[in-house]
Amino acid sequence: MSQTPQRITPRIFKGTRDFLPAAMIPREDILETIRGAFHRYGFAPLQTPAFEYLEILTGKSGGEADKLIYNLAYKGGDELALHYDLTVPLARVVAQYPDQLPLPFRRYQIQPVWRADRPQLRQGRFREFVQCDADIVGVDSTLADAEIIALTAGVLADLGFGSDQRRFVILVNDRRLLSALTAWAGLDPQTELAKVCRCLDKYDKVGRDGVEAEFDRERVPAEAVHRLLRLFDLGEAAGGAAAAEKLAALGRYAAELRPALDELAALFAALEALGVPDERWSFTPWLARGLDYYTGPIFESVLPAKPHIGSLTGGGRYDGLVGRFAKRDLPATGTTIGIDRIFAAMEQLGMITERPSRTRVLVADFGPETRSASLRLAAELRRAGIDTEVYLEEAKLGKQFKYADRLNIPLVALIGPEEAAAGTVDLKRLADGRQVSVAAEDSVDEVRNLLAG
RNA sequence: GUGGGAGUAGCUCAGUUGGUUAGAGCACCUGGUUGUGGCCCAGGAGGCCGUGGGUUCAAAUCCCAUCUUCCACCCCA
Repeated sequence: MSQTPQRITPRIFKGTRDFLPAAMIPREDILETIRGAFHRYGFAPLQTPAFEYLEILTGKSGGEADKLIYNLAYKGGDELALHYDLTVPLARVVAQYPDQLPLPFRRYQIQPVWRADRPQLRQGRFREFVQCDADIVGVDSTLADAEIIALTAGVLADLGFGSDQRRFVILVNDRRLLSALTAWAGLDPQTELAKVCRCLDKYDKVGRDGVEAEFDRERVPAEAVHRLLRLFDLGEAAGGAAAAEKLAALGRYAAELRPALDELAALFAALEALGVPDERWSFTPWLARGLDYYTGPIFESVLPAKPHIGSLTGGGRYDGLVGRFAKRDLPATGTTIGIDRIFAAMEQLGMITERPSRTRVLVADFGPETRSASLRLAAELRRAGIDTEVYLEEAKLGKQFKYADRLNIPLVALIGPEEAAAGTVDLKRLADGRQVSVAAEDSVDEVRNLLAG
């Protein structure tokens, strides 16, 4: 071994992560659950490049998102960037292959995205993270929005979220309602909507007085603020009948809110018919969300017990986005399911069991004389669909057992000189120390038996 | 981008008013046990005390700078 004059410090860029097997295995399980839900709701897979032309990716939501895009150095004169989300690439794809994608197009997409903001681990916020998107393009019916919300509720329930500390709520609102409210308050939605959204959205954090102070700081006229704050008189958010009451109350405020309220009423009715339980969603009229390309219903899911994590999923209707790339505009709605947020939340709620290996059986090695018998056993177990690994060198049995123990491998199979001579296999279950000797031809059955017990 | 903490072994940390050779737990390796893991015992390896400068007879400890990192805000998944 030659001496290295200069060692390179092993490290990774802030906000990026390595997933070692113990964490990667539960992560894979979560992804599998999400993928299963996407399939069950009839979404088709899509993948797009990690980097694209910068001009495709920028300009979606004003300057805010653009600042967070990782630009790549000039390559042959082309300006490129890592994609910031999966929604813009979808809009491009829909515009680029109109003849190959029958509408309505339901697509899901699971890929990393990159954002140049400040990472915060505890909040599940990273510079590289994976988004699981489900979107429906080509339908402007609220039925599509309802499907997205039902899917979200289904995924979170499948992952084990539901009651007590694990309770989740999907907050639902509509940008058209916010716009109508802004107009009703005497402000011009064209110029003031973003500001109104920003202030209202803080309600859950700073309360009614905080929002009022925020409006004051933004120099919104007192008369307008008075009208806007009436939203909070409607009481705490809730789904089902409570949401319907809230719609009715808003309807009494002003007739110009009616169209938006009718849309929401249709959405809520669809949620009920799709079997989304009332306690899983909540009509939250002050929900605004940051991105300003939303044009209709908006939604995000949160864990009341873990407010610092922010939203686990978020989405809404964006009817103007495809039009950036195509002559013909297409309505679209969808959500992002943030697996990294979800993983962080599940970790903090004790829902993750680390697993360093998926192996079910370790076949020990006793040296050259019995090695082929051991390898034949491993091959047979594998043919039977049992995840099996062989120890790859002759070593003390203690060391081999310790290896199995460290990796949480439940069973060790032993074929030493005695077993080889007798044509048997010894199987030991580490959890309870039970060890049995079986004829070689019965080993698969006995392995299954021991793993089941 | 704005504000506040923290940097000592692979990880979590201790280290007294500056004072001999910088420690513990966990993890790792070896042995106790050449056919049996966890528990126990013995031993071993592993440190430019983040980096650079300053004060001092003497700095992990005091001062300055710098880098890194964590937390909160903004925004978001």
